[in-house]
Amino acid sequence: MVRKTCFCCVPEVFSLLPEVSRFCPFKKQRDFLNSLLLTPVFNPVKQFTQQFYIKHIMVGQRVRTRFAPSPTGYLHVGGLRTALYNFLFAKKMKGDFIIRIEDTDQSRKVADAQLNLIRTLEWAGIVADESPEHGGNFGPYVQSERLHIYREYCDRLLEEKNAYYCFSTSEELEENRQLQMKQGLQPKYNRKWLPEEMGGSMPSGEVRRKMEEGAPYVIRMKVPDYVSVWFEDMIRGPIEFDSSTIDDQVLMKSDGFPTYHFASVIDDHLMKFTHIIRGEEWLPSMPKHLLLYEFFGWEPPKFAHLPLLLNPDRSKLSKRQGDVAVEDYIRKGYSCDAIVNFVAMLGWNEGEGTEQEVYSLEELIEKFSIERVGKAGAVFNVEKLNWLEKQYIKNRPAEQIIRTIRPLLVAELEKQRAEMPFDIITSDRYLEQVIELMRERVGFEHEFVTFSSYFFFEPGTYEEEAVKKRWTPETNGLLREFLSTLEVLEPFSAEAIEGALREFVAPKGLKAAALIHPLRILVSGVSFGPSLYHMLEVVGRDAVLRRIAKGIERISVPV
RNA sequence: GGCCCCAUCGACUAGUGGUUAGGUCAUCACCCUUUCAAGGUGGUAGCACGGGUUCGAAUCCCGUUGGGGUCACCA
Repeated sequence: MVRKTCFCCVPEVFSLLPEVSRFCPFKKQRDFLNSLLLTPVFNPVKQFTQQFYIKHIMVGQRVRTRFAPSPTGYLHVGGLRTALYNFLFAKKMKGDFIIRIEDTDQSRKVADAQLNLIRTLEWAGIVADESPEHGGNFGPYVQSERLHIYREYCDRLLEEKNAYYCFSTSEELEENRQLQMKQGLQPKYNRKWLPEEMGGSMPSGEVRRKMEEGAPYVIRMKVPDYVSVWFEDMIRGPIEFDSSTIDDQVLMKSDGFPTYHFASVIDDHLMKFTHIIRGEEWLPSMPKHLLLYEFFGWEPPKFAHLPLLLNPDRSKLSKRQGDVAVEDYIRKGYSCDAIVNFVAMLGWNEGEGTEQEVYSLEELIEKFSIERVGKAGAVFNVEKLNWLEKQYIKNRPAEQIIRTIRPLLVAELEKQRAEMPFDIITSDRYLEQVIELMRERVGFEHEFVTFSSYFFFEPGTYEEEAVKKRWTPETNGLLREFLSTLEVLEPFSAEAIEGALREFVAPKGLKAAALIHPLRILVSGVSFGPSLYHMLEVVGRDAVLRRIAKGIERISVPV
């Protein structure tokens, strides 16, 4: 006997159609509903399609989404994306985004993780409307502070015979699991403690006896046999499960804490979330959650299961194959703009022929739609992230860059003696010039200091290969001669320097390159960098003359 | 192994029955150029396979293959 149940059906009310259409967040569906309004059709096929669309819409209800991490350490980039999509969806719909902390595993709890998680999200611009830090009307937002609530609802399940006590020990269960695996069966609880009155084989007296003994126990949900459970995923469409493949999930652990499955269903309901957007790894436990909603007689929220973020080898993104913590990327110097933009594009795109690649958070909110989220997993490709970071650096206002690099420079100046006056090289005017010369040549903001060190410090060494390539026996003589030209050059500007150099070189029948490359090497220490003339102008006459003179002393060429 | 999900260039993707299969990153070549970048132009490169449905399939259906997820008193 198979009972078909759809747990996600909103009662379809034809008269609501105009209303539904007006509130519908999805353009395509709105259009579809409007077309239905214009040409009412009642054939079964159309009705089915219409139900499909209505199921995705909550009429007149304020959208509430959540991100529910467990405080076990850092924020995973996959977590960031899940949080971001929840946030974007909520904000797009003028609703609320909430953070809830799932700390029901006390052994894995890490001290500062909660605050760190929330701070990191805020770094990315994802600010919660309600959270343990911000408060709200549906608190507490930390599951370990809601234990009495879970207990209460668990008692209800026990009473209504949808859950039962289980005294099997971990060893017993493990043994059972091994045996089943060896037989090629799906590991599943053998229902040893399912009481007689619930269709099991354990006499209720035995349960009572164990109880009185004070034996440790867990509480399991009784999954009905032969039930087909299905729902509409907002991203994937209809998905169906057979209850016979579902285990009698533990709801309450022996330490009195609920499991994820139980706590999250209770909280998602009590906190009135309308849409649950989470990772695809939760898809297999969907039937357990749906069954719980049915046990309680609650209408489930809409669900969307996001595709996974992948390693280059297409397995689930993991620590072993690179950085997964958002903090790692922050430490490396990635900006929130690039990270958020990048992560948003892994699995979502605007569609409709757009070729835009760079989006601000505001733009993402404006343009995001859950229906445009793809189904297939996406490889986290650092090269594209790097490119995005460069795009942002190219376009970021200089004053904003100055705010982040000045502290780095000052710290560097404490370690290393500057060649030029502190006040000058840390001034807005000076830094701005450095930024404009270097912004198309750096990959990260901190490289304005490290890659551009010759704007602040005398080069300590000269690139050996470059010296070998660019020096001839005449070079030092030419430099010495040109030095005196630079000494009196007025003004000491890029334009004037270029003019002087070309004038200097032409009568000698030499190419400008004969002097250009050696000059660059003496002044910067390296063979690459911005426009030579502009660089000389910014570094300034004093330092340039000093560096050239010193360089000539230091570089000796075999004649 | 059971269950579930997924499948367009190396990567991210556009594409919803008729396109020379488009864009971005990466890559290659050329141009620009004092170097390195940036920029410009162009190129290489893709519908996993097999059956249907259809006048016509990347697109719809079925199967195969491949990949992934999940099967805890972790989330």
